Amino acid sequence: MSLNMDELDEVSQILKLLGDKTRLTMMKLLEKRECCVCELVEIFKMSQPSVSQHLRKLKDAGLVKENRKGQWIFYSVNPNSVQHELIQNLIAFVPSQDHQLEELEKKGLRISCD
Amino acid sequence: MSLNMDELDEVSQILKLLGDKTRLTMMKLLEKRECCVCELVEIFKMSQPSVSQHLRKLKDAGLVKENRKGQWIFYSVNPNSVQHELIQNLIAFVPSQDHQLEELEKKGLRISCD
DNA sequence: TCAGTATATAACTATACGCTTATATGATCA
DNA sequence: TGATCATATAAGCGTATAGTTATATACTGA
Repeated sequence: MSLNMDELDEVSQILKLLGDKTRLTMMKLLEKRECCVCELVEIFKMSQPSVSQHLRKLKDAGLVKENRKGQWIFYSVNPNSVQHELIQNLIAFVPSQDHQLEELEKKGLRISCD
Repeated sequence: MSLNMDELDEVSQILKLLGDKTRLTMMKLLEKRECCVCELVEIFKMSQPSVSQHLRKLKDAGLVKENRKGQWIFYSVNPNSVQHELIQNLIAFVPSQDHQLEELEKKGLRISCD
C-alpha cells in the first residue's frame, strides 16, 4: 500500500482488490491457514500464472505476506496490514472455504513442511 | 441484486461496486442524508450522466433507493438491501464526508423540499 | 552440475469500466 | 401548450483488468 494514500484511497483500494471473487476467496482461505501457489492452483482450477498474479496484487497492497519453505512459497493474510480491522470485518462476511481445504487433504495434495 | 446469487457472489459484487472511490463516497454521503443528482454533480465535480450512471449501478444492486420529490429524485442508502450489515460495516471505515454537505449549504446549493 | 519442480514475469487478448458528449424522457409552471 | 429544469439513456473512447501461453528465475536433491 502506497505511503501517501489517504484513508479513502486505502479503503477503496482494498475494496477494489477484494471485489474480485478469486482474491476474496483467497483471503478467506489464507486467513484460515497459509497456502502455497500450487495448492491455490488446484483449488481455483486456474493457471499458475493467474494465481501468482492475484497473489502479487494482494502482496503489493500488503494484504498477504509470503514465507518461503524450501521450494515452496506459502502465503497467508498479513496481520500487520493497514486497515487490517476492515479486512477482518470483510472476511467475516465471506462464506467459509473450509471444504476447499478438506478436499485438498482428501486428494493428498496438501503441502506440508512440518 | 440478482436473485440466484450465492453469498460469495453477493459479497464480491458489493465490494466491486464500492471499490470505486466515487461510489464509496456516495454511499457515505447517502447514509448521512438523501441527496439529489444535481447535488452530487456539484459535490463530485463530475458530469451529470456520470453521476446518474453510478447511482444506477448502486440502485440495480439494491444498495440505494430513490424517492422522487417533484422534479428532483433523491437517493439514499437502502436499509433493506441484502448484506446491509456488511455495507454499514464498510461505510464505517470511510472517512466522514460531512464537510461536503456543509460546503453545499455554504454555497446555497442544498436542495430542500420541506 | 544437471534435471526436476515451484514460482514469477512478459507479452498478448478479450472484456469490463468510467468518463464524455449528444439526445431523450419526465416534471413544473407560466 | 411550450419553455425550462432535472434526470436518464445511448453511443463512443481510452484505459484497466483478468485470463491465457511462453519463458525466466529459483530452489532441491541426486
